[in-house]
Amino acid sequence: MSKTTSPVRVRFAPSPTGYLHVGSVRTVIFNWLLARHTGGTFVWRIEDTDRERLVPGVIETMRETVRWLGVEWDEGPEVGGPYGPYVQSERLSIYREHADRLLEEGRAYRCYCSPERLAELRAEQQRAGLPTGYDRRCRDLSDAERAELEASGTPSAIRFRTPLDGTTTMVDALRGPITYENASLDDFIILKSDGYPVYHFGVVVDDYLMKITHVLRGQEYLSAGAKDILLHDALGISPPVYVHLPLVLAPDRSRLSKRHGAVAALEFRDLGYVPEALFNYLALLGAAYSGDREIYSREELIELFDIDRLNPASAVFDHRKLEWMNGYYINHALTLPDLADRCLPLLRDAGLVTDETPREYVEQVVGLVKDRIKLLPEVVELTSFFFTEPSPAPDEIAGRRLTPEEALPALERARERLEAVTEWSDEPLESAMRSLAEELGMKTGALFMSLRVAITGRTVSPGLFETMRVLGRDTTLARLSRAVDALSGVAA
RNA sequence: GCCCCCAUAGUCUAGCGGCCUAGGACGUCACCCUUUCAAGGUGAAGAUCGCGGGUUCGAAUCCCGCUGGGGGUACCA
Repeated sequence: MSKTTSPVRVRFAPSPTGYLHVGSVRTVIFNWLLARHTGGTFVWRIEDTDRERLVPGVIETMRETVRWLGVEWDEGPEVGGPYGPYVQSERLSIYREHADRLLEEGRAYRCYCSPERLAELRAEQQRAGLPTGYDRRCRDLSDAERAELEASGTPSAIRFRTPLDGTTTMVDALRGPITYENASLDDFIILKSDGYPVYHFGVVVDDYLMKITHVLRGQEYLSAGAKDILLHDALGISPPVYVHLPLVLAPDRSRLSKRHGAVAALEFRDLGYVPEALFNYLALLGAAYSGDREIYSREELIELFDIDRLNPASAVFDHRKLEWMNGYYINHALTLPDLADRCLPLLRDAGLVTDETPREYVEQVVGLVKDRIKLLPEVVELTSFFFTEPSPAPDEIAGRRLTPEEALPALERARERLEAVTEWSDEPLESAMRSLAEELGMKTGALFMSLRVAITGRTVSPGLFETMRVLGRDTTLARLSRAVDALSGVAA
């Protein structure tokens, strides 16, 4: 397979019927990467031709989704462009015009069959175990019959006059030529009775008019690919390069859906995934760029992406790997100020941080826990003791290795020693406590654990001494005093 | 049922006729580091390249069949 070098015009054309699924987002990403890779154009088009399934407001949500991922379209709603309008419901006259032409040329015909008849027909075919499809009742109506139906005001749709025999071949860039028997196709509707185009027709007309060179779309369109080719032939135009992207599957190999957990891209944002990680993960799902690496910056992805890097097989969406990657971005890829910016709203909502909290302090705190954050919201639980006073129970302070009677004098001594430390930084703090443990004849682990619980209220925390350092001398000593008080209440 | 696509470890993949005693990553396990948990480091287990036939001096790589999985079969996209 060859490299794509000249500037492409690609598009993503969602139907405003719901949220953007991660599989759709991956399609967006591949299209966008190809556009950027070749210095081409990424077009956004709204395919709102099914008025019954329209969901108000979702166009805005979709835009929010792709912007969150750092993707912008070059042409489309709002930004405009030379081939607008970019909303199909605003292009009805265009479809009508093309449909009329096919009608005149005998490549299409009016069908007066009612939806009820069609449903009945399908039911019968299914009952008889026959392939379903239109029986072409209106294909060869006489002029008189047609005139009569028109006069009676019977609504009509426009159907494509599919060749009865022969074959049609679509070339898919990942799979090569795919040949379909025309006989297995029926006379599909291109323009509904309400004047709106049906998918394949709208797409072919718009992609042509918008000068789309490459169509990267979901595999679900592959089996009906012959319709696109037939339509191009009838309209006397050349098809674009087709790339049918494999589906995103759930772990049980079924189509990924709500019942498998998060599927809407924005849900991942709300769960605490960073867009860089989701982008990276999705760009790698069903594709590979060098085979020996998983983490790629957006720039590298643009540089390395090409159609021949895509795998034609469906891929299972692995939450665990995404989570690993998210943790990697949080711990290694984002700068500390950046990470702090993303944690701040969460800490604020949790009531841990206010406008008075020094930015510097928040950054230091986040810096101590970032290597164990997998999902952003975890920062709250991980750092709460930096912002609120813990009050561990005496036996928690003593821990599993000490009794309160043993812990009390140890912590009293520890407090004295720490108070005497002149330079409040990691090394002096650590050596002071290590020598204390030795003097007391205690295991460092036992002493450190008591200190940890006394100071953080937890048995799990960042390194003890860096925690003390960031907490500061006063807070650390105050917490130790409280712990000593708590212990003496029991040990006395 | 009919039509279409796909097929390398549990998962994502490298591989495009000899470099493969099949490489990387997630996950799993072990060890190291170590004050806890992570992170990090090292290593291990895990794939008769779905199965069966060909083609070829030689096949994970090409062809055919089978099986399995997925998709489509609407006046939905």
